[in-house]
Amino acid sequence: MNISVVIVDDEPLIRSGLRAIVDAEPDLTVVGEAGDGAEVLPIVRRTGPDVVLMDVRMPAVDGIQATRLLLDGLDPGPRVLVVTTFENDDYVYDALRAGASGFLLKRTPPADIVQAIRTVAHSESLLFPEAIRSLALAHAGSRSDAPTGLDHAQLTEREQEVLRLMARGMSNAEIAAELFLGVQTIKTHVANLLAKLGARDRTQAVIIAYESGFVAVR
Amino acid sequence: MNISVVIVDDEPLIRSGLRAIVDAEPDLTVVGEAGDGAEVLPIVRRTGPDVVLMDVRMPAVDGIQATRLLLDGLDPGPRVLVVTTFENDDYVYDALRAGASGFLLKRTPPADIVQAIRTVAHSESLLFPEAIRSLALAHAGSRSDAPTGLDHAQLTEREQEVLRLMARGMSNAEIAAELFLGVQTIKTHVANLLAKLGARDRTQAVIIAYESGFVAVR
DNA sequence: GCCGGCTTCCCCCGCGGGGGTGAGCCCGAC
DNA sequence: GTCGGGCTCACCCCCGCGGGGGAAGCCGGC
Repeated sequence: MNISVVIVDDEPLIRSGLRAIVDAEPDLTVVGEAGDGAEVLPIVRRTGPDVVLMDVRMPAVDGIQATRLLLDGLDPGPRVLVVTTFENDDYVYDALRAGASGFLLKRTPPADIVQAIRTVAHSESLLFPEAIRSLALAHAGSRSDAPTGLDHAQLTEREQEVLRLMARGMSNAEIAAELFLGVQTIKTHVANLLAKLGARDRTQAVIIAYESGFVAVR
Repeated sequence: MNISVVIVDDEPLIRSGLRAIVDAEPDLTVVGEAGDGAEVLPIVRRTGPDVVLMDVRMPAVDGIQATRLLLDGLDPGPRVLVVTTFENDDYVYDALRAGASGFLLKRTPPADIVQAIRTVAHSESLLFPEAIRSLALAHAGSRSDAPTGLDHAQLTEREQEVLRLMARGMSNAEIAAELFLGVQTIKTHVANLLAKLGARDRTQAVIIAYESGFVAVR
């Protein structure tokens, strides 16, 4: 039940502040610290933490690169919470694309910080790095450009159409009727789109659709 | 495939405007008009429309009362789209509580109006009057007071808890583990909550949870 | 007392959903 | 031309889900 945490930040002051907040919780333990992205990988490999608090801006290897390294190498890697100063940080989408599970603003109240840590640690397969990544891609597509390396994981038009209908609560048979297609075809689209989103079932896919803004609350 | 519509508004000008918009569509037909809520019931009974466009403010019997009368008497009643001038109309929740399926602003572009009509007409069991009603109740609970007559269909604490976890993408087994309960228990709660929300499956329940603001996009 | 609602758990059963695999078609890129 | 990707549909298999029962303990209200 105990959640182990690694803290990565180039500012010792921030590190100790985060450490104090985390260690004050009985169910959270800091098992390691790093001052730069380059140091992270061995520490994580050694300590196998549940969650990594990762600063974005760091001298040599920044948080994005470090996250990428971390999650490419390890399976299943730790959850990465990116720590940032500003809300509209352009790094946000990059970090999501690299596989981060969420964000913390440095001015977030301690109680919310620890809660966020528990949330991501707890969500074993809940909220779904790949899904968030494809969310980031979707957002990026509507705004930025940046050749991002990985850009699989976005949905074809048909898949988007199917997802939209799924998000209206329709069954495969209903979707098939709506689109004048066979149920088998819909099942294929659903299966493909689930895989791309990293969702386990249609419910998770619909959640992702909402969370990513792919469908909006009416 | 043809969708029949009844228009209810005390302003003849608005009526003819709506009629023009609706009749311009090959798949939509206006089968009746009423100038007051009191006239609605017999007209609907006679014409059996798919959708009723219902003005809120009317002299004798307003749109809320008329909607209630309409849907209490008939089973399955028509879909009711409430037509209103302002977005933040307090009548909104009352109308939902009375069983309306959705809203139209009078300044909505014609193309969107006809699309909305098709949507509610089309959604045979899709978006789910009972669910929307319980949505209204939830909102009312957090803000208004108004003894609303019907207030069944709200969820117990346990059911709300289960729904929240469903809306995080968890399976019954995962929810059971999370709450230290048996899977059977979760299945019972899920079944009960589906019934109360008028949802057919967990996916629809999650959709309702989002649409109603019961869970928010993070 | 009794009754009703909430919570907990049990059974059986059918069906739809999701995994795996394969295949034919079209089209655009190479 | 070949190749790849998208779209369409097919078959098999399995399991989780949801429906339809029932039942127990607990609590609060009539």
